Amino acid sequence: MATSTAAQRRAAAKTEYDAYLADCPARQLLERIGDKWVSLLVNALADGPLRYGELSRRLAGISQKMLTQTLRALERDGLLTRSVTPAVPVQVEYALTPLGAGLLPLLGAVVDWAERNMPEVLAARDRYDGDTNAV
Amino acid sequence: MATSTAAQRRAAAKTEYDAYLADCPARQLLERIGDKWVSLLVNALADGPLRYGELSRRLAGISQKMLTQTLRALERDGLLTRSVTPAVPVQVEYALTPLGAGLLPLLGAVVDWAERNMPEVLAARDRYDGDTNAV
DNA sequence: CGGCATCCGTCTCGATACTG
DNA sequence: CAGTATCGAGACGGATGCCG
Repeated sequence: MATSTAAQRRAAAKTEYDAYLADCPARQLLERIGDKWVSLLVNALADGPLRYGELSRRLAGISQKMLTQTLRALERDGLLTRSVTPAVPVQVEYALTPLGAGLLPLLGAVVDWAERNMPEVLAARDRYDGDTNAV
Repeated sequence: MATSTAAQRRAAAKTEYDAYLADCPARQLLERIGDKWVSLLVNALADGPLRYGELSRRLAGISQKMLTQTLRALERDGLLTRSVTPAVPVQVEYALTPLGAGLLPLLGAVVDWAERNMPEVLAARDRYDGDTNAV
C-alpha cells in the first residue's frame, strides 16, 4: 500500500520526461549552441583555422579553462578538429569540420532574427520593467 | 610603477569583452532559447494558448518555480502574453505573441539540423569516447 | 606555446511549504 | 487554480599555479 505513491509518480514522470529530453536531439543541440562560448568559437573559426593562442586573444574574456573545455567538447562532437604540429614550441590548430561549418547558417539565422527583432524584445522588456515600479 | 599591470589589463579586456557580449543581440537570443525550458514552452504554446496547469502537465518535469520564472521571463520579453480571467477559480492563460511565434521557424531549423546531423555528432562522440580508453 | 589540476565563489535549480 | 517564499544542493565558471 503506497506510502508515498504521489512522490513515486512524480519520480516516474520525471524520469520519463528526462528520458524524453535526453532523447530529443534538438535539445542537445540547443544546449550546445546555447553555451556561452560555443557560438563565438564557431564564429571565430568561420574564416579559417586558428591556433590556441589566437583563439585565446580573439575571445578576449575567456579563461583557458573554458577555452580548452569548449574546444574539447566541440572536438568530441566532431564539429571541429584539433591538429598538433610537433615543433619546438608545440603548435595546435583548430579548424571547423564540414559538420561544424553546417552550424554557421543556423547561427546566421539567429543573428538575423536577433538583429530584426531584438529591439522589440528590448522595448518590451523596458515596458515590463517600467510598469513594475511606475506611478 | 605598475604593481599589477597585467592583471589590470586582463580586467580591462574582460570588461570590454563583457560589454561586447552584453551588446550582442544574438548572444542574448541564444541565451534565451538555449534555456532548458524556453524552447519546450514555446513549442507547447505553438498550437494555441494554454493555462498554467495545462502547461504544468504538458512539461511534466518542470517545477512550479521554473515554470513561473520562465513564463515571466518570456512575458517580459514580449514573447508571450498572460491574461487573467477573474473567475471563481482564477484562470490564467498564456499565449504566444506574434514575436514569440516568430521563434518557431528558428526552433524548427534547429530541430531540422538536429534530426539530420545529430546521428553524426553522436557517432563522433562515441568515437572520441572510445578512443580515450581503447587499446 | 598549449595545456591540466585545483580551489573557490556564484548563481542556477529543484523540493517544499504556504497563500489568495 | 495559480502562484510566492524560502532553503539547500550542485553545477558552472574564473583565477591561479604547475608541467611538457
